[in-house]
Amino acid sequence: METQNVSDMIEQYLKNILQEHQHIEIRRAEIAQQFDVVPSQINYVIKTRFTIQNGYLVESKRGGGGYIRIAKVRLLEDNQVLDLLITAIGTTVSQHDAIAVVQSLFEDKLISPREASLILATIDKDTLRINDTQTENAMRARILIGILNRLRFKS
Amino acid sequence: METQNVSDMIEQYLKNILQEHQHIEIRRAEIAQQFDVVPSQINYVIKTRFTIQNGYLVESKRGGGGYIRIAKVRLLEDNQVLDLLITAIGTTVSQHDAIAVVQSLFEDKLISPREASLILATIDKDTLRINDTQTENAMRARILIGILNRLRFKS
DNA sequence: GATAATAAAGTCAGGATTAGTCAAAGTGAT
DNA sequence: ATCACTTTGACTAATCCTGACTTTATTATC
Repeated sequence: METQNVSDMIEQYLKNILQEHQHIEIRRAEIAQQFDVVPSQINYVIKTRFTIQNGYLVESKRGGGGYIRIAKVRLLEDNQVLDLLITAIGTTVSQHDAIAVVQSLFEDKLISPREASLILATIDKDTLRINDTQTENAMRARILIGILNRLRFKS
Repeated sequence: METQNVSDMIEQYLKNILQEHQHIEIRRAEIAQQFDVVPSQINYVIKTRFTIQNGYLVESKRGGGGYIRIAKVRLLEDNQVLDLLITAIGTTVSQHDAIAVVQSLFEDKLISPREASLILATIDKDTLRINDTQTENAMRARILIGILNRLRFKS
């Protein structure tokens, strides 16, 4: 048992529920009150512990009837290829290298031809249309990594 | 889903009817009375939930015998609808609206769940991570329109 | 026909109710 | 003493709901 700060406790509480339910819907203020913390700490817990890499999808709505919904998705067991690619990409990637990544995904049968085509459209130089090459490559890296993280999902 | 404010209920009511009918024609005052809200809330519901991004076309008439007509359309069914959508997106689109478009494409079976997931990753605010909202929305618009054009020609 | 009365729907701004962001302060392990 | 992580709260943003006012179309009256 590690030291239990409040964030850990909130994390556990939510994950316990998620073991029996595919998704939960909470009202931020209620959970905050339940654990006697300020509402924004719930955001902190979600940001740090319910990430997409860990297989959690979060959506929310403000205003009357607002909520935060957390869903657990199943992840592929063997995602070593994806991890390697994500590491290789880092924070910046040229269009040339990005195309190579998509190509290898295709060859490994991780994506269909149609999906490859879609991905190529989004990371294309003409789509991004950013003047500064540095900024363009950083943006491309974020998009590509976002996609790779989605590929961890089991269908 | 489970969360229920009145706007959600009105939305659901209308969409239920639209599942069985191509279009519906309502009298604003009647629906308002039915749900015990002021008439202008019907406009609010329509403006926020029955947009072209959601795959709906709305027309109306004032004065005696006035009405509001809502029709469900398929985004890529004909170029007219697609043009409307592209015009609505223009050069800038919020994450909220972009999600609605992807959702519509999915409902029309133009993209698979997996493709939807990948597209959502690319237009996600946390993926793009651009400080300036205007710039972010412009980038999102380019990506989304790139995808729409690809779907138009290749599906 | 022209005008007035009536019958719709549309717009907009404001108050209420939620969640999100961000930076600063606090805490604890090394 | 430092560094990463946690906690806080002031400020921001989105969404819902309302009502006063506006616009448009039809119907009645002269």
